[in-house]
Amino acid sequence: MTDRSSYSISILIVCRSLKSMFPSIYSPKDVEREIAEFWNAHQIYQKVKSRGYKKFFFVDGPPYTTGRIHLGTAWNKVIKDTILRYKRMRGYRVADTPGWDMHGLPIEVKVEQELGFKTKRDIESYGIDRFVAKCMEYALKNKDMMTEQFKALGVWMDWENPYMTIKAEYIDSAWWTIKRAHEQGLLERKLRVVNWCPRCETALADAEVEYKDKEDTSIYVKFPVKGREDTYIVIWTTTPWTLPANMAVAVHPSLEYAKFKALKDGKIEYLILAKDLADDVLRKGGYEQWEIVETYLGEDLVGLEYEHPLADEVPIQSNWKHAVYTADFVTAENTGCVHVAPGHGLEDYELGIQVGLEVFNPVDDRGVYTDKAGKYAGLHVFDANRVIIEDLKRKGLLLAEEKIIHRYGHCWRCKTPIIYRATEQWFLAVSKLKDKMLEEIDKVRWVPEWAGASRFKDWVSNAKDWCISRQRYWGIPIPVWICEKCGKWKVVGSIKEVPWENDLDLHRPKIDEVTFECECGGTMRRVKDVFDVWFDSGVASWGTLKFPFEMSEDEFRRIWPADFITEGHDQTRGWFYSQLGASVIAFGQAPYKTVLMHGFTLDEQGRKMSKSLGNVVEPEEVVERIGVDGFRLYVLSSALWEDLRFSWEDARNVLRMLNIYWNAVRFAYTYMSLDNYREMPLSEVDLSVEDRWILSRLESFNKLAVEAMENYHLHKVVRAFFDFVVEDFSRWYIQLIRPKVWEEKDSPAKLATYTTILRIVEKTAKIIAPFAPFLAEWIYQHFIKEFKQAEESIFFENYPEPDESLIDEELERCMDVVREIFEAVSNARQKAKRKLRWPLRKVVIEAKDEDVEKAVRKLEDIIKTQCNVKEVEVVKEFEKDVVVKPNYKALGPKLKGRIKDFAKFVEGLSKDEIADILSKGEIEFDGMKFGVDEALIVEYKIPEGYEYSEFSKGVVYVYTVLDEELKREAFAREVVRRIQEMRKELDLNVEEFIESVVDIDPKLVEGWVDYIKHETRSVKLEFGKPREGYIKEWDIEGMKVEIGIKRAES
RNA sequence: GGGCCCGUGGCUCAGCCUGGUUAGAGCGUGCGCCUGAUAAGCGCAAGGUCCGGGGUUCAAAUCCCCGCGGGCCCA
Repeated sequence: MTDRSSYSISILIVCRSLKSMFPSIYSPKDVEREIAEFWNAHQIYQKVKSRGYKKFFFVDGPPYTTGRIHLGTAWNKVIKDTILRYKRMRGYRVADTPGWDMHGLPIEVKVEQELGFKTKRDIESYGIDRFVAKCMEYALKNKDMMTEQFKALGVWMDWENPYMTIKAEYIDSAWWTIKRAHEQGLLERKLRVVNWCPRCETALADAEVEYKDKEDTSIYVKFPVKGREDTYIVIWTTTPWTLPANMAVAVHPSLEYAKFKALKDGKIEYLILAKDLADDVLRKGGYEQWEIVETYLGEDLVGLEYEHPLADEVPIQSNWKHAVYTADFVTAENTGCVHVAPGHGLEDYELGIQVGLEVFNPVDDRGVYTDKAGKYAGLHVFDANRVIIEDLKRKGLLLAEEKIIHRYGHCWRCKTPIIYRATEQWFLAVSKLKDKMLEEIDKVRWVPEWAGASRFKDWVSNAKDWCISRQRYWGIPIPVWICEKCGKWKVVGSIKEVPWENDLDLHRPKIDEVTFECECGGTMRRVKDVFDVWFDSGVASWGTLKFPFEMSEDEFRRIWPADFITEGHDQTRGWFYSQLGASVIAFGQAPYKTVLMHGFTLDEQGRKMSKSLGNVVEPEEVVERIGVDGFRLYVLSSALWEDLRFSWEDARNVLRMLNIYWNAVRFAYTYMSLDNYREMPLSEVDLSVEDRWILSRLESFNKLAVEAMENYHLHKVVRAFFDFVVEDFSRWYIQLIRPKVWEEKDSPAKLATYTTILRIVEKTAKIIAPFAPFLAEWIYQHFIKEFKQAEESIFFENYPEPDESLIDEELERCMDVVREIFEAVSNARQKAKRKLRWPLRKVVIEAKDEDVEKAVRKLEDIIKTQCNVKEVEVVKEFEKDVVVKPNYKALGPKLKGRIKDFAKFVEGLSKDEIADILSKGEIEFDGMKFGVDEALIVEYKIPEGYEYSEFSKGVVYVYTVLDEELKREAFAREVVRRIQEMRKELDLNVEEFIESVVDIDPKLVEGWVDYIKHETRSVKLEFGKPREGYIKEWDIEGMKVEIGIKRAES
């Protein structure tokens, strides 16, 4: 048998030499740098990529290449990477092509800013070719920068071969899709009212409109009724600039209207408006009094003609007749009479088409009135508001005006308020596909479920035809050529049909030079428009496969649709939608099988992160402080579909917990490597009860992890991991097995422990590997490989499957009880001021539950050592002293004078008699019976010397009296601790021997001298006043004690 | 006006789907402990009308309804 003290020297020497191999402090930076280099040098990603035998088709939602990534983008890619790594470890061959969204207004606007441009005219005089080349350059530059950022987050995707929306083969996919739409009659060109950005001078899709509060002037206007003096229809609008295009007034057919006789400034007017809304409106108009002259239903007003209020200013208006129509969209708000301008409103347009109104739009691309607007020609519509209001006022047609704040649409890129304009645009007839789309949504698995079932369905049910044309430059050109002579269309479904040499050739303006000859002999020219950029990403699931440009239909059908996609909840109306629409057109089915919807990143107060608020947190900043693994675990630790409120405190806490993991593994490493441990099968070692317990916990954790992963509940894995590592492994198991690692070399118990630990470290590392790849790989390389045959990389391993035969729920429950007992004992000790260092005689556990007895029987030794008590006892009922007193208040009035006798009787009761009375619940006295509650006040008294504390399944009673024997042991421990503290202060090497002098009466530690010498590595221990070496005075439990130590002479 | 989500100690969040003994963590605060994982670690305590109000039920943080507050999306 090896002597521990000599053995410990060798340990310490070895420890020092191991320092470089397993540093004492977890430094994420060092770990991550080392592992990144290892992966690079050994081409681990490339090797992992070629493994796997089951297909997993993931499609990356392409980020815009407009700048550096932010917290949300980082979170998004980390989620993806974690899922992909997991799937790889499950044997899947994963499609991991990253995507880049490189077209569209986002980039045009940025480049315009760089070049200092304000309007489209600037671009055209600069030259479309140069502008487009700039856009491409900008997009590529950002793509490269963002790629580096993603790589730094440990994201394993095929960065060398991404899909890019600007590439020829990708454009091919888009063109092919449009051709499919055309073949099914779903591609339409029509005059429609669209969202229009007057700055970008282009149509916008609904998805590109951002709503935010805006202050506007709302006005009540009197439209003169034709042929009747002083009679008016009253309308309300927030967009005075649309009045020049007014064509009609709409009322609700079944709403009640009335003609009011109203007096103002001594003048009488007749006003027609909704009956119940009139009071409010007329008051605003400053009328002194009014009364109803006549009432009608809305439908009665149909056909009533009026004069256009600005007929003088806009002469063309006198060409048309203006009248009242009914419409269901009218609500009982404002005046109940709605001004209708078919050229400037969606519903207005529809009504106009229905009843045959002129779709009059006197506003050009820039938002400036054309000559048709008469007096207003050349004015910008937003500037015209004021002028028009003044004109109405002058003409006496303005009834009232007020400021309101309402939600108004703005261009998503340049934030300019949008206007509605009737223009010719290209549409995909989504409205015809709505039912099919809703049907397909049901077939998709949504995480969380409500993402699809509720939120997405709501959006799709409200969807209108998708306007896919943009009057811009940087985008996929719409592949439609129209004959100048006969108007025939040619929809080109493949880039192979046009000449091109490079990607730029397929963009404007080069592509505009391509013409075809029509059957009629005329020349076919391309429409100038480019695609809505949402259409680009809509075709991603086949664009990424280069279908149909490179991939055959057979192969495509084997892979497609996507097994999995994930994006933020803003993509409900974005990418989830554009993909579904494009895919139902192209293939009649949804392009994805599972969709995981995640949240937004917000600051700690739940606000959006924005530069103006100054609350932006950069991913790099977080990584700098807590490492990549820490960052990943932090963002993956809260429910994915909820918004993530970033908190530095929580982020740092993740690092703290990783550090506990590190320390625990390092602790094991020190001893296991010293003992040259090599892996042994579990079946060949003699597992102790704590080994069996932690293994059971490990397998339970493993089971939970796999279930959670399959449900994409990543946060549950992270939480369970920390819970297991911190609570079970570090705080409990390692405490329990500490003494064992000091046993002699081949102690079977120690081997069992090592075998257990190896299994724990291996499984935890593998389970967490997709989340914290660097740390997991590091532990694999430095720990696992040290003790067993292993693969080149942890990512060549399979994700661990739980071994349920090792799960022992009863044992887990018992250990829970023991931990509770330990806590309760600690609590009682604290109350009694008995620190853990002091041994106590016994603890009595009063059990309310049979589990407690079971637990104590099984795990008694653990309780004894951890609680530092000599004896553990379980009882059904702890024997308390019961004290009963007469209840004078209740019995006094009944017994009157005899109460004194009763008191004597009670006083004279023996313990047994009291117990008997209490169990019966009644007391007999002098022939009378009373209930115990009535007659007695019962008090329990814990016997002298005990302190108690409750836990969920009982109460612990700790006997806190220290007898002489315990005191000597306690005192010895106190001395040891002081000497060790002094050794540290002297900066002694831990293996060095010392000589000690302690100024106490040796009787205080009688029987413990050898113990003190052994623990403090003292070759000599004397009692008396120390004279040389390092001397320090201590206070041990109120006693002044001088201790002196010095190096032993060798 | 409509849809969806959220509302749990000072702060950040679990738990809710599948109702069940005393609602859990972490941070922060206070008081201690440990000292052969140690520029770490651990324990205990205080602190909660589970947004409010109804309902279902033997039993509601949990299920249902009505409000209130916040967010996102739409009109």
